[in-house]
Amino acid sequence: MKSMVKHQHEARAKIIKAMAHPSRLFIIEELSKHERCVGELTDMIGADASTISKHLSVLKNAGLVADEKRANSIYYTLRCSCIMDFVNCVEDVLSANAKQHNEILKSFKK
Amino acid sequence: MKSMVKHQHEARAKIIKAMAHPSRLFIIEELSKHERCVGELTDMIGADASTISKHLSVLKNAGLVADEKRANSIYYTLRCSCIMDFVNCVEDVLSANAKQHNEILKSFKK
DNA sequence: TGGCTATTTGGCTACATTGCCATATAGAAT
DNA sequence: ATTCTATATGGCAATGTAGCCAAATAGCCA
Repeated sequence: MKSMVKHQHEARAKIIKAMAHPSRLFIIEELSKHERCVGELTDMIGADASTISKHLSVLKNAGLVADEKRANSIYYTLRCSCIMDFVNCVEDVLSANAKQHNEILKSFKK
Repeated sequence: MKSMVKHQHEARAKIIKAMAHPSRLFIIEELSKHERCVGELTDMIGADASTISKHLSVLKNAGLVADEKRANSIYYTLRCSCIMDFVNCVEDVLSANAKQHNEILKSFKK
């Protein structure tokens, strides 16, 4: 693979990898509705605050979220709303999988 | 986090994780243009055939690709074309990152 | 100043992923 | 039947990731 193309795929993979975790997906989805501070997300997810903070820093590093300090807290927002379209696409894959799964089950019953 | 919601995010993360690797992204992009067999992809990527075979099985397990045996080879195809829209979205994030990066550089020069 | 509150960082352990090699399997060709 | 070709699998070492706890930091408030 030519090195420029390789580099391009590495850059993309880095961003996708940042999304590839249940808690981070939850955060992305939540931020697509609301800005939220670390404490709020921590309560919603129910993990250690340090864990959530690290997840947020992964998302921030990938350029997926931005943060803004205000009063006592740091508020996070989603930087790119097209991300949610993608989540819908993933949902399509899931339902295609479920459908296929069902058909396989049916074919066993026959 | 309620367990149903949690489960939903786990299912989504599994699919996204399957995409989160440079070679697998390359494969997805290639299959969006063409069906391809393992040997072709191996040549293009330049890794061990066993490595590519494992990448393909990750993608297949996630339901992202389908395979079909024909003549001497196994041909892989992309199961869900919306995946490529997503890659475009990731590209948007990357260019937003690059833009911001540039602005930071500019502000240092001042 | 000194204590609060919110968030981040470091350290550690447990676990998962990657990629190569060697080997197994499956089907086609002779 | 044997050999050849394409693909998959098992095993292993190296590396990366997740999550907790403890400790550091940063800004607000008496």
